[in-house]
Amino acid sequence: MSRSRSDLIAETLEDEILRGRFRPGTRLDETRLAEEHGVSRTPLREAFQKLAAAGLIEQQPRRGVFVREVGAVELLEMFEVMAEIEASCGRLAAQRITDAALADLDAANDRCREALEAGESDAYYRENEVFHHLIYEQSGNRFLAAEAGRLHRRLKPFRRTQLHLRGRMAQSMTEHQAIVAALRAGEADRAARLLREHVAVQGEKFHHLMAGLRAAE
Amino acid sequence: MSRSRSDLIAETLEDEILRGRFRPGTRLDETRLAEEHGVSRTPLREAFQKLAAAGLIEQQPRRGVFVREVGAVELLEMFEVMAEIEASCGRLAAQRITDAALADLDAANDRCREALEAGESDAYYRENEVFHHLIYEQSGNRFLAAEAGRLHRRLKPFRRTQLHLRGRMAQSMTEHQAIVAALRAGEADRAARLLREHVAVQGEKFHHLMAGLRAAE
DNA sequence: AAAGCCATTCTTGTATACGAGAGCTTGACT
DNA sequence: AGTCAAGCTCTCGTATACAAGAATGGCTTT
Repeated sequence: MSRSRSDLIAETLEDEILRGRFRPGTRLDETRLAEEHGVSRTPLREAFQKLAAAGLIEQQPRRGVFVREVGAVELLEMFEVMAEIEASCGRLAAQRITDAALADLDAANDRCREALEAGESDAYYRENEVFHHLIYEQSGNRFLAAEAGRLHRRLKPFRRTQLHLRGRMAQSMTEHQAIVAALRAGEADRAARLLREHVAVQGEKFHHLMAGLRAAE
Repeated sequence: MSRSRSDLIAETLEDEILRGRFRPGTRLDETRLAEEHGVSRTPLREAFQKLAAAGLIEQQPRRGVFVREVGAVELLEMFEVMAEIEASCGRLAAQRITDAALADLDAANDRCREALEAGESDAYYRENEVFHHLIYEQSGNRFLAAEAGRLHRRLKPFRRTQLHLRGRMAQSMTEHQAIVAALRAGEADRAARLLREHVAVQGEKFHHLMAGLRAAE
């Protein structure tokens, strides 16, 4: 499997969409983006196909492509699925995790604590990601890990907003420790439940955030 | 969301791949397929992008596209994920399912029994699908249901081969009934566990089948 | 006779040209 | 003055042309 030209364009575009350069609902101009990337419309349209398949854009025939608006309902659904998938990763990881990976999880958690005490929320966020990706991989199921990674990435922009909510980081830390304990003990059901709740909180926090925004309008 | 030309071609191709017209590893000739569908190479290449995103084909730059070979390991991983996703659907459905849907599940199960007694494995297979798709929908999470449907479809060709294994249909029937009972009682954990085991059996059966084939070589 | 190299040919990747449909603007009519 | 319609323009969808890379076959050499 190798990377072609349109793959690179698709990745760049995906990044730009997730990073917020293109607001949801805006139209992506083929011609403009083509000359921006120094190519013709053809490879750009191929990149569009990929983004459409990933659910990031919507192609309206004879109208153009638009950055997809993900409604609140769909977003909550995605958070719910994320919770379920992470729970599955935890369930499988509890049966398969290596000692080395357990040590890695501890280390990531330690770095989380350091970042928390230093008040560096960016570093915290980064180590938090490491923690979760480790669990994905330790599920011992590459297909599942890939699926988890994809959805995680998709939710990234929305998760970021609510990590700064009051007291969330400290609570998240203790949850991480409980999860590692369950994994170390090999208790599949408990690891799954803890992870499900840990991630579901993000969905709930997001829900509250949404409600607050709506009320403020 | 509307259907464009290349969407139709992609669907046709996907069907043909899953149905086995194109063996894994074979190269898909752009020019040949283009004139077969009465179009130029452009819309065909767009269809390829979609199939590649769905993981059905592999694009090797400057070499062409090939029907992906799904190895035994990846296949088992996919079955495992299917079991986890269905478990998730069951967990959520137990909390949200409607009485009407419970009745539909009973009805599907009855038709399963009839097919079983009549020895019509095709009809059994069809009603089995109805049963599972009902549970996907009753998760009350359209995103999850879509994901489940996609993977279900992907595994279809491989599931079909092992349904005919000795005694599987009868056992599957009783499992279905237990699942409906758990859903009706609103016991989320039990519904999840039963569905996980119910689907995991398919993976195991498939594993045995593979081992048997390998031994016979 | 076998192996390696070169050339030819086939196929992919990209650019471009052309047709068609959707939206917008302008003008006319009520 | 407002609204509706018709024509125009702009963009998308598709075909086609062209360039570059890969594979294959034949020829030469050891």
